[in-house]
Amino acid sequence: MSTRLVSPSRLEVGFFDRSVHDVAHDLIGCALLHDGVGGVIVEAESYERDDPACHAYAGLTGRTAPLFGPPGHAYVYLSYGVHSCLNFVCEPEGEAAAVLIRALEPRWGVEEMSRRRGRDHARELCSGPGKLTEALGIGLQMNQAPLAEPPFELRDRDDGWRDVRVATGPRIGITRAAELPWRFCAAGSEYLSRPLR
DNA sequence: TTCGAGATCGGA
DNA sequence: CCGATCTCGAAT
Repeated sequence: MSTRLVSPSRLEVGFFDRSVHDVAHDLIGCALLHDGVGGVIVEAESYERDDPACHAYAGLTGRTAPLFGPPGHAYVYLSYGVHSCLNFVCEPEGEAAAVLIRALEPRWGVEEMSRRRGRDHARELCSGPGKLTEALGIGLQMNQAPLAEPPFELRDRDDGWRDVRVATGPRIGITRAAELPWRFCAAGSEYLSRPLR
């Protein structure tokens, strides 16, 4: 594992000089927090520019501009006009590749997450891209925010996660390029948006 | 994508 | 019968 997420400088290098797919793979098991609330990333998907399922495929627009911006920053978009989805911009500026964060294992600020989500069971807090942004209080206001600086915090894998097994499968909820195995999950996790199959 | 209402399923 | 599972529409 060589994601190097801890210090800001190494964070930028990690997002900049590795393929978006490698970054998505290595983000599994790393911690994501927003204002001290968060958990361990257990599910993520990678999207590259020449990818019909990537927002950047249609080109540079007002909405997709953050995707074409510097790596190591957030791209937050509104899904179905209701849910915010959090992506990590990757690869050199202009490549417009990104990792969609799809599920966390809740760990820090669980009470706060339960309050925001309006439900008690841990498995219902962050098991989906729209659920985890609600649980962490992430909305469009965080679009283009740097991931290495507060209120965001990223931590490399710690003790329980150093040798997590990462399983892959088809991405969820897309119609084009649906066969590509660019969904990355912590094998056996009970906090996925859906089973890996 | 998520939620919940209503229908349907399936074990007992 | 009752809970579990599924389908469907609505939120923008």
